[in-house]
Amino acid sequence: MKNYDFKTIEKKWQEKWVNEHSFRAVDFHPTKPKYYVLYEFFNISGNLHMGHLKGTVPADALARMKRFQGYNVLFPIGGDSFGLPAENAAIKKGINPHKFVEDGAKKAFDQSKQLGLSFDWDRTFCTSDPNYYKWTQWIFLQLYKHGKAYKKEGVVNFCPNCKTVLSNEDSQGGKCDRCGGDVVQRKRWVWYLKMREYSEKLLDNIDKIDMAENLKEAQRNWIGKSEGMQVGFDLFAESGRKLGKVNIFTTCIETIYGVTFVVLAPENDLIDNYAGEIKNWKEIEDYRKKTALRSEFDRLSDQKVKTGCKVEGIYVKNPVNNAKVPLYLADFVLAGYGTGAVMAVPAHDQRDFDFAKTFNIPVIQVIEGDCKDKAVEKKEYLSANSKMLNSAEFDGLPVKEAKQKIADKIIAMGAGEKKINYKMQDWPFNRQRYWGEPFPVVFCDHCGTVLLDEKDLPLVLPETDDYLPNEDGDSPLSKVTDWVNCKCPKCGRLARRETDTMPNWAGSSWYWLRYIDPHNDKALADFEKLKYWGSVDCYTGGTEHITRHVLYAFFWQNFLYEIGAVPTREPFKRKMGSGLILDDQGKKMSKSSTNGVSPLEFIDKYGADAARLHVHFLGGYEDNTPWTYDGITGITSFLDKVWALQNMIKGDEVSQEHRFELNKLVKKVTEDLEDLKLNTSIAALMTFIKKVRDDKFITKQELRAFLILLNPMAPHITSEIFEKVFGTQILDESWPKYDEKFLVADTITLPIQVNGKMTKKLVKVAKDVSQEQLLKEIEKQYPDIYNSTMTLKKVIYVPNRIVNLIK
RNA sequence: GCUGGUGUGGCGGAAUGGUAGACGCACGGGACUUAAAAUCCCGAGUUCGAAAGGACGUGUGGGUUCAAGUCCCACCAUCAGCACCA
Repeated sequence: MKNYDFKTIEKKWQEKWVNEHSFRAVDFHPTKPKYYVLYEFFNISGNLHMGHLKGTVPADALARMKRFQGYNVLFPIGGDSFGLPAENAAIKKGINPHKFVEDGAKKAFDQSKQLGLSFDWDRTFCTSDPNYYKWTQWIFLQLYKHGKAYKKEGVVNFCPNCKTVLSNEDSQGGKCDRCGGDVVQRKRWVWYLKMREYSEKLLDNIDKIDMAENLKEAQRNWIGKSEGMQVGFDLFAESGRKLGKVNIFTTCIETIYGVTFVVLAPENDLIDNYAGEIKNWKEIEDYRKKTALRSEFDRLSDQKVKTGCKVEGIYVKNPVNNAKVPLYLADFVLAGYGTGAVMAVPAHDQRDFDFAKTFNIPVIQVIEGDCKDKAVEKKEYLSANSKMLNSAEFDGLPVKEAKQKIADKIIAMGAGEKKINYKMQDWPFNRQRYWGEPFPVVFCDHCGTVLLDEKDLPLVLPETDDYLPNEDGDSPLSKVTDWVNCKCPKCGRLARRETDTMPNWAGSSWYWLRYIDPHNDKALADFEKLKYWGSVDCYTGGTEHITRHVLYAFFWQNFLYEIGAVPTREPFKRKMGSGLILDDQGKKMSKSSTNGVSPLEFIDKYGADAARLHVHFLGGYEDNTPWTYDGITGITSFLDKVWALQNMIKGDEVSQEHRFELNKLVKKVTEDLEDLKLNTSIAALMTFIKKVRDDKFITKQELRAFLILLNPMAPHITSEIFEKVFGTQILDESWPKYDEKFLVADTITLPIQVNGKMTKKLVKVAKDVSQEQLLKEIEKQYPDIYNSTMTLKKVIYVPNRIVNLIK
């Protein structure tokens, strides 16, 4: 027998799989049930990295197992290509982004083939393909037509370096997700998608999906649902003339008698109508200018130092007691959350307390506790259920009861109502960039905002060689004047196209639907096919997109469902978040890591099967695992032993000696692969091979089962051995089954406990032995532990597991 | 600060409430070899003991149970997400 020559063998099978379209999914398969496995598509950049080896292989293993189990499996791949890498290559090296994407996608797909990934190669596409983004644009048209897209001047996160608008999701921590620079707040005309309307539906999606709790929490946290009250504080001129109303949002209505000031976000334009009444308008304008220039990062980092500006000349009244309350602007109040205005209760909110100290505002305590040096906050007084003070008729009531009663009173007065707020904002949906989907929208002086007709899609991105935004931060498309200037689709007069493009998240917000019918030019996908394939059964990929991509995906699928474009509301039934490969610093492995290793280098050295097994033997799918080549010899020697099984065949049917071990193995691998636990599957396969080698033989049927069980993880070597031994193709086989009655060995070595303590004594008995028989056996072997002259208080006997003698 | 996760040998990591440390690496001993590599066999939680055997062991302290790494309570450490969200 020749040694296992992975280079030749792996290449042979990879070519065969591609040439024969071995993993093509069949629409409307007459007999097989469907199973849809999805791996997050590749961000088209450079070579695949270790993260891909970690992320893709378990999905591939699941897909391969499901095929053996008789499912019609859809396991597709594509490219997220309207991204930063292509754009940067264009800007920095003058590479045409189309060319960059074409090369990058080819590279990613070729490298996937070298890993032996069983993707359906007939369904690939990239988000920058016009035939794909035609439908991304189509979805935008639907969003607009259904009132879910609107353009307005808003205060947005803006990156001065990238000269573009960012969503909250893209500017977490006040840093630009694209370049890492500081984000500032700027007023701009922005396309928004009404994602906030979908908050409850998204929360519902989160409840239904099968996903790790920490990821669900991250998403819920992001949506940030909070229940409280909205209360109106009437606004007066110094003369006492009523001007209007300031609505505030609070979750602590019980503290309303302690309000000593009200604060508006600097961007809140409510008071602009009363500029004439305000005595320090100039000061207010200065303050507004100052805060606008402060970066988001500054605002977050100086949380202790409160800045603000009193509004002189007008005041508000507390509805519960008509107390006169001064009004301030301060940037600790966010324009985008709630009403952009808060009632401040320094005694019971630390931020208000800090602000009150800085501006010498009085403090009124309304709940028991010591608030001399700090506020007594909600958490503290609610857990103690403290009593009310200085709150008129509510004095002396426990705070929980008072909360309810004060709310009732305010509602009865008509001064306020119960209200639910969400942190999640509408999605700012435009970027001032070249490399993205153009909006199918023109602006006409006569007709206003006009949509392109669906039959005129795709609106193709024009060619240019100037990929930079201009100084005002307008998109590079604005410089392509013969594209910008167009005819209004409605009146035919001269009009201008929208020159911003969609964010790179647009294309990834519906791509799993397109795999179902990637070449359809009549619809985003055929409705019957969508019905057939349904929701993705298992979606794998990184966890870094959990508050962006996955929430956007929920949003779009919900919308498409509501307009009847797709048959299901839930895009994914189950989401598994791939852990990271860590470098020697304990950080995510990257090319700059001191021990950064590329999967190609690994494959070249040890082969794809070894690479697949090694990375997944290091740890579970959702765990971060430190990278090391240590232990690779364990994997290569395992594969050598697998190869050597060909020479150990003796007999045909499953042998008496291996029946129990094999049944156990089938159960273990079947269950573990379903959970993407490749590490324990591999361990079980190693244990079995040890047994076989001890016994120096394996039967044909045992080998058949073993190869099929290993195939999802090491597809090349198993395909080769199978073909050599059986003369047929392993892919035509079906998954081995186990029999419950063989899951317990015929002879059990039972541990004995005395009074709940392990004795380290073991007794050999037949499977399912009776308690009576067992005690006789113990007496025979260990008369000092038990003999019939002893009286036992109790015997706890768990058949085939343990016996505990209580003396 | 809030929320969620995780704490097990020298290392990566296993354990439906039932023999803790599977499987693998590294390590020690042996076989083969002129030698090395490769391969194969054996050993191995810590500790006392020549051995038989004993004691102690899953971050810490309590609890539930015949039995706890696993369940409950409190605390500590660590990782991650969010964070002036009213």
